[in-house]
Amino acid sequence: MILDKDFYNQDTVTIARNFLGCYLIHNSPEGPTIGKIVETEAYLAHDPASHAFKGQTERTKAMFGEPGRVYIYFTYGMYYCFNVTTAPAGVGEAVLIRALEPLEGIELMQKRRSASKKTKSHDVALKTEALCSGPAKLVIAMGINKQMYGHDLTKEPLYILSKDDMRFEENKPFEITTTTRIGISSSKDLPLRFYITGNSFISKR
DNA sequence: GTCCTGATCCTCT
DNA sequence: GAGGATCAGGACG
Repeated sequence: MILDKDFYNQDTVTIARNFLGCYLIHNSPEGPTIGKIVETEAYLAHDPASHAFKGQTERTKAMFGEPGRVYIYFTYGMYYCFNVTTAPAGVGEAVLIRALEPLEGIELMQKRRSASKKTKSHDVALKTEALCSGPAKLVIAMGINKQMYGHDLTKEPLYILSKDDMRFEENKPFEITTTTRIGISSSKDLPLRFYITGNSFISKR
């Protein structure tokens, strides 16, 4: 069952929490990759840490558009981060997907991640835990790129499946841990990061 | 294990 | 012209 409009019409923090345990699917030309969402962060209106805080710009216009769309941005000179827009049109909010547990297409993820990093040991396979354990890593592993900016996440080739989806039976009940967000300097004390308690695929403890 | 740094460039002031 | 919602490798203990 694909997450639909009703899901994305919830408030941003609720969506960030309810994303946990859901399945991000990308059917790319190279093949499918699927990861379970295990870590998210919420970015709210009137939140100085949010890109939308200073108003709408060319970069952030997706955040101010319809909910349930892709907001992807370039950072630190070399990386992209993947967000899902939330809140009604006109309100700039989003949920950052910070980590996934790889489920399908793991070899393809390995290939993409190894190809992108400039290391001498590119012949050494990355551990599954390291493939998607960070916002920039999962963008590479899933084959997401800036052409996806604004993509409607209720449609192919990139969409999110409910945690109750029958094709994955392994999803057991879990607790949610709430902490402060990673890597920001303003409003760093807000409890807006969420992850599946005890999961070993998150970016940081 | 922890801490530090270089890579690298788009976006906004 | 500055700074950034990051990552990986190396130094050190």
